[in-house]
Formats: sequence, C-alpha cells, structure tokens
Amino acid sequence: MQNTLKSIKGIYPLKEVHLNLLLKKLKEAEFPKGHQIIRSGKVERSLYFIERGVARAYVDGKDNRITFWFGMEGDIILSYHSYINNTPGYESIELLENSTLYELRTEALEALYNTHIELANWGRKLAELILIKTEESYIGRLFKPAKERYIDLLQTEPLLIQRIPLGHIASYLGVTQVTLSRIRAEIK
Amino acid sequence: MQNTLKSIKGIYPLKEVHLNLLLKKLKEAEFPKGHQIIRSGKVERSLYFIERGVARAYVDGKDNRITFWFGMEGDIILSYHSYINNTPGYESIELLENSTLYELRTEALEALYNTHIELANWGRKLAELILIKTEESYIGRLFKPAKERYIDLLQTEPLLIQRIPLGHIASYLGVTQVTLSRIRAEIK
DNA sequence: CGTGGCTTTTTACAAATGTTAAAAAATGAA
DNA sequence: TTCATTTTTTAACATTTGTAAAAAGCCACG
Repeated sequence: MQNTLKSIKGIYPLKEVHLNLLLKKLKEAEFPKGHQIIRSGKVERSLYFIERGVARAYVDGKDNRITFWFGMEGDIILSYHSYINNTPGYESIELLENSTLYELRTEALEALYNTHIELANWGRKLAELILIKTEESYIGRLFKPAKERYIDLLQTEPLLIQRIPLGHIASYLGVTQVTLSRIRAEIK
Repeated sequence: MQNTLKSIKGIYPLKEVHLNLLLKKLKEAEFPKGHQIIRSGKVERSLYFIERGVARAYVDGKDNRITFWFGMEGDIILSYHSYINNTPGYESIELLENSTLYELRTEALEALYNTHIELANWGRKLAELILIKTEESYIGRLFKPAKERYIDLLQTEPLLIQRIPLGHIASYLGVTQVTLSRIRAEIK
C-alpha cells in the first residue's frame, strides 16, 4: 500500500498511533477497468485511495458528458458533495484501468475526526488541499485558453495523459475532440 | 456583528466556550469602496468576515482581468491558496462598497485548531463547505452555457447582482460584456 | 496476415462569441 | 435640473469553435 500510505502521510504529518487508527479502517479492493465506483444520484458512504489505476469523474448534461477530474496513484476518490451534504451526488466516477483501491467508510472517518484532534486536523488539511486544487483548476480554466492548458497538462502530467483517451481530455479541457485535434496539429 | 456571528455558527455548531475563543480573536475594521483587501503576490496573514459590504476576487491575465468570486454579508474573504501554501496568492480581492469586516489573523486561527478539537472540526467544515461551493461553480460553469448560468444567478442571487457592475458579472460568467448584453436582450 | 472495432484526424459548413467602435441610457454631483 | 461621467446596449465584421460525416490510423483477435 505504498502509494496510499505516502498519500496519507503527505496530507498532514501523523504520529504512528494516529496513522494506525486510520490504516486499521482501510479495506483493500480490486475493480476492473470500466467499473463505476461512484454513481450520480446515490448517497456515498465511502472514499477510496487509489493504490493503482486511473479514474475520471464526470457529470452528465442534457446531451453531453463532461469530465472534470482525473485521479491516479495516490489520489483520493470521493464525492465531496455527497459526503458533505449527505445527499445524492451529481457526479459519477469510473475507473479507466484495472485498479486497486483502499476503501474507507465515511462513518469511520467521522468517528475519528470527533475523537482525535490530530485526525480532525488531518481531515481539515485534506479538505484544504483539495480545495486549492479545485480552485486552481477553476481559475486556470477561466483565463487560459484550451491550447495553453493542454500544453500545461502535457508538461505537468505527461504520464497521466498517455493513459487517458483523447475524448476525455478534450472534455476536461472544455473543448470538443475536434478542437483538441486541431490544437494538437498546431503545436506539432 | 449579527451577520458574522450567524456565519460562524452556521459552519459547524460550537459550544459557547469555543465560540467565544474564536470571537475574542476578531477585530472590527471599516474600509472604503474600492479598497484592495487582498493583493496578489503577497502572503496573506488574515481572513475577514464580511459584516456589511460586497467584495469580488479576481486574477489578472496578460490582457484581461477575470472575476471568479463575489462575497457579501456572512461570507468569508480568504486567499486560500496563500493561506494554505503560505506563499504569495494569485488573486486580489477588492471591496465594491464601503464595508465593515471582522479580521482574524491566521496565526491565531491555527493556534485554536491545534488546541481545541471542536475548532479543528469547525475549520474542517469551513474548508469542506467552501470546497463544495467552489466545485459547484466549477462544474456549473463546465456544462451550462453563460445564458443559463446568468438566469441561475438572477434567481439565486437577485440582490447581489444589483450591487455589482455588469462588466464584473460578465467576467464571472466567462463572457464579454457585449455577450452578456446580448443575453439580457434575449431573455427579456 | 487481414479483418473489424475503436480512436483520432480532417474537411466543409454553420453557429456562437469576440473585437472594435459608436450610440444610447443611466447615474451622480454641482 | 443640467451637465459630465460612467455604464450598458447596439452594430458590423472577424475569428473561433461546434457539428456531422468521412478518412486515416491503430490494435487485438481469429
């Protein structure tokens, strides 16, 4: 569970005791490529650490399906909206490869938050880190054109890009696959 | 301090003791319309509760300035990026009206997080709530056209809209002011 | 090897949005 | 009220992006 362990420790430093409290709650699970780990419209009761694999989150519009997040080794799969509001989420998350995940029930997590200040602060840090990542994607998308953001992606996530079909990347960048093809032709 | 108090309590229920620990750290301050309360490129050491007034956050691109957030009574002004990474932020925040704010030094807040589990969980909830708000704006922007989002804004924030110049709203919606004018002409 | 299915690129045309500039409307101070 | 300033709308044209369909490329399996 190397990747997961590194991820947990990287969020906020934990003493061995508190780390173990958290680890004890994890349950390993394997899922095949194409598996929908989160379904929109359902209240989610778990989060997952990606030990191995790639995932994407998307929302369905009237006549389109838009990808807004990719995750890989060390990332966390969680429908925040559903978890925080305790209501059905609007996003679905599917696995793009055969994957190994560690499941953590949100109920168990909440219990830890309420009894250990170290873990409450770990949870705070987790939310804060995801918050700024989300904000950065949001702002990047606001004022950089798709071409520039594609180049950014190539530089910051060269490995991730190779594991994901172009259509999903186009959707993530906010353009059609045709436009992304045009961009790729331009920058070659 | 009605609005601020309501905001703090609304985030996560606090007992009188812990609420007072937090309130003791607040410092009231008045600022004129047009004041820049957060400047990009600076490390921020405070957050502010808006007791009275309106604010907008923006980032500067090469040849444009994009508004990505509006806040009013009960909202919190905070450069998350700067606060969490302890590095200069990329956004600026300015007041669009004469405003009354309550300042809270992040140093004092951190100290409370490290000594009181109730406040650590309050801080976690704060980050979580802002996270899902950010995610919702992000996703809404992804797959709803500007017209639809303008109509949404009219319905969800009718009062706020009246207090903000159209150019800022257009920027927030991701279109030019000309396009927003066209939209307004259409839906009348 | 080939063949079928899937992904990516190309093309031609249509629609939406941006740019620039100017006119009209609204606002606020004297 | 009136005038000056700011904000909003309108117009004409250019550019970008989308749509739909066909072509090309890639890969796995028989």
